[in-house]
Amino acid sequence: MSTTQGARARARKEVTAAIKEEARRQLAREGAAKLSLRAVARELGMVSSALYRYFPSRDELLTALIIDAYDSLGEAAEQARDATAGAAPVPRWTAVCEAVRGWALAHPHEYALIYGSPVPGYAAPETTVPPAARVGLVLIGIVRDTHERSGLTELPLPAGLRPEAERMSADLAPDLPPEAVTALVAAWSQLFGLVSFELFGQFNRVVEDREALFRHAATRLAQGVGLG
Amino acid sequence: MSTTQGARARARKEVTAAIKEEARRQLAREGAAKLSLRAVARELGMVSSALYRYFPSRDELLTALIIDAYDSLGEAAEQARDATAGAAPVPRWTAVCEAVRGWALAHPHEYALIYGSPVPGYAAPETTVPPAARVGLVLIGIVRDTHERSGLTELPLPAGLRPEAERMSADLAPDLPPEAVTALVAAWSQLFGLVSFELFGQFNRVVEDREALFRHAATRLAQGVGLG
DNA sequence: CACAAAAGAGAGCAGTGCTCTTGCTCTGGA
DNA sequence: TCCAGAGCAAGAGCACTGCTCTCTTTTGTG
Repeated sequence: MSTTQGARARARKEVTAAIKEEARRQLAREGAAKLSLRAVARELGMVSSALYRYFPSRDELLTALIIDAYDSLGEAAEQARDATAGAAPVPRWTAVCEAVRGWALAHPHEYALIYGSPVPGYAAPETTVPPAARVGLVLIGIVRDTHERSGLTELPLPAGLRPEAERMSADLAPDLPPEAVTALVAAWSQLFGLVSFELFGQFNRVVEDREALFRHAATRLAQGVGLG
Repeated sequence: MSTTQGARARARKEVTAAIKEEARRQLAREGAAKLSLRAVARELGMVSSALYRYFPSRDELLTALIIDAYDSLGEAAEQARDATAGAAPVPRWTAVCEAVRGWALAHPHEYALIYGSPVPGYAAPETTVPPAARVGLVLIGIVRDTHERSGLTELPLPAGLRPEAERMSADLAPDLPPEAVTALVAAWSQLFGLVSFELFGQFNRVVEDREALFRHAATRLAQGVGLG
């Protein structure tokens, strides 16, 4: 049973992987909008209808690529975190931020796929949630480490935001002060604002030395969440 | 000359406007990716090829919509600025930020068109630059007013960023200190990071009371650029 | 070995952006 | 006033797309 069923299953896995690989190639070359099932099938020497045995629709294929992209980015962030395990909080934070930026610059179309306009009429299914959370968890982890070891600087929290801050804190990091979690969520989105503006061309004719600006802004974000 | 040429010209203007109007309707309903020239033509009772007399390609039509969207958003920001002419710097700043967010929530697809993933193989032409700059100019204006009237708080500027900061300052606001301009550019992108995360679903299952979080984050951004 | 499940092939449907040719209408100048 | 040329609409057609349906081949298993 294992070998025979395994043979089919293995072949299926291989074809599935080949489809994703070719799709990723096209994605990197032309972008998500021009990703064509027929072109993928053509390149793989199969007919387009055969591809539907593996992915029920173009959106499902895109979902698979989205999950892979989230995982790839998350891994880059985690590597930066692990590579700076002994460092001070702010350098660790900026290292992760720069890893995110570096990954985005290296994979612009995949970045656009996950952090650009959502595909219309397409709702990201549950399965994308855990991979999408990885970068956020890395950032939370750095703040938590700092909180436990050297403590966080004081942060303001308006009264109107307190209920939501406590809700988020309970959800995301019960061991952290609500004001830190709140600042963290904001900084998280702002980090991607910086990256998106650079990648999507909003900095054209405005910022030249994006690297330097980003480094500084990331440092300020770190201070904004209570590090250093 | 005026009436005769005017007749043709007027008809042309009307048809052009009708096309844009219907295109905007479809954009609002289905998103940019599903905007179909044929569907627009169909809805207008004309044949698809006739539409090419007015817009040489789908991209050109999208460009027209992009410019309109930038202008619409810019106008919303300017209105918020003018409506708070006498107010303190921080409330003025947050009012503009909330106007941006409000416009985005009211026009999600148009927002995605201008601040989401750029259409692949499509480079925004020069004509989009001035409309795209309007929100940034509003933010600069508030900082400038504050600088002239009550002064800005001190901001850090690492040595490595100074050349770029002075370049940006000379380009964008020579009357403002380079560190303020630098902080402004970063805050500008971070503002749209907050809005994009909310609009593109990144805050799903994370932030509930987005209004409250945004208000707080916008206030913190104001402080980050030296207001109050 | 026989049979059922899985996979591939091909035709076809409805849609897309865009081009080209064919007419018709309007308009500016002789 | 008349007419050539410009502007415009229409239709056919090309090369695509996602997706479905049917038919055939392959393949693993009782």
